[in-house]
Amino acid sequence: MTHRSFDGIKNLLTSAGLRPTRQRLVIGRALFERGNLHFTPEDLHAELVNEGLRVSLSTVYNNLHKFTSAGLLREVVVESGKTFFDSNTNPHHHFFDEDTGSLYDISEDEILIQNVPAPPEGLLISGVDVVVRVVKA
Amino acid sequence: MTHRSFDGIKNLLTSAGLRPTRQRLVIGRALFERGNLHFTPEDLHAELVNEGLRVSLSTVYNNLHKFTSAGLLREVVVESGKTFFDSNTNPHHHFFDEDTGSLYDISEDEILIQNVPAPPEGLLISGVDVVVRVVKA
DNA sequence: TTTTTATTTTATAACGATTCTAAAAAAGAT
DNA sequence: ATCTTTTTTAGAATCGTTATAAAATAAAAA
Repeated sequence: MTHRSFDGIKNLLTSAGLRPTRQRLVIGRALFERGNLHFTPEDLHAELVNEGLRVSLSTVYNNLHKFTSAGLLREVVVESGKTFFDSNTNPHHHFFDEDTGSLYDISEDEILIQNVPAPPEGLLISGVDVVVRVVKA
Repeated sequence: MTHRSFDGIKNLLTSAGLRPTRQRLVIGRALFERGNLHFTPEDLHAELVNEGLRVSLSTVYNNLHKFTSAGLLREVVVESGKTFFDSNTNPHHHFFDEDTGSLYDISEDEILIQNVPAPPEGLLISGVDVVVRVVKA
């Protein structure tokens, strides 16, 4: 999964039904050629610009959402007012450092969740998110 | 807990170290004289104004945060871009209806969470939030 | 190729939620 | 009552995000 080649990214996009534009390749490489990443759109944009790669903030936003719809990314809600994305789409959970805003993965089998009650009438469970909030000791 | 008298609200505020101003009493009554409530600041403000009670939106924001610091309220993060508060401060979890934005309580003993791993070095767990996302069946 | 059509990117404006500001009002203390 | 501190308020400012509509690019057709 991690450390895909450039062509790998191109294929990834194409098979997700996304045209492999220059900007999408740039974003895709930043996300999938490294390890699992947690980031905000602004973080990512700043990083790309910093590396001299030209992409607008709008394009970053647009494509993070497209990547998400395509199942290549996942959104993580830990703080209101800021959107985090996670390049690990496998089911798993998170530690969230309230002081720094950092996220750390907790693999799904590390934590045990049982007896999730049946949802209210007419509703269906679409996901279970666990956020373990942590602060400086 | 629920259905406190007006004097009860006054005491609640006073013992939390908050001056029982007219606005705080109005907010306090709205939150603690009814059952457990999930709401956004804008929701609450609209409701109060609708009942003919005069409070500014700023004051609602200010006081929801003061109530939260004082331990009378709890913030629930389920969606980025909107803050939800919960008048139930006992540890418990939530169903979140992604279509309507409604929250439903899941009592702490209904759901079972085990094997929460130790947090990263130097950090301390401050809370564990479980959000069960639901959609129309 | 060149042309045509559809999609994407971009700068910029607009937006909604929230926080800030600083002046007026209210609360509590003297 | 008077003074001091806290609170409220309207309005401006800010932040993250989304919308707009024109220019650029990509893919398809000729």
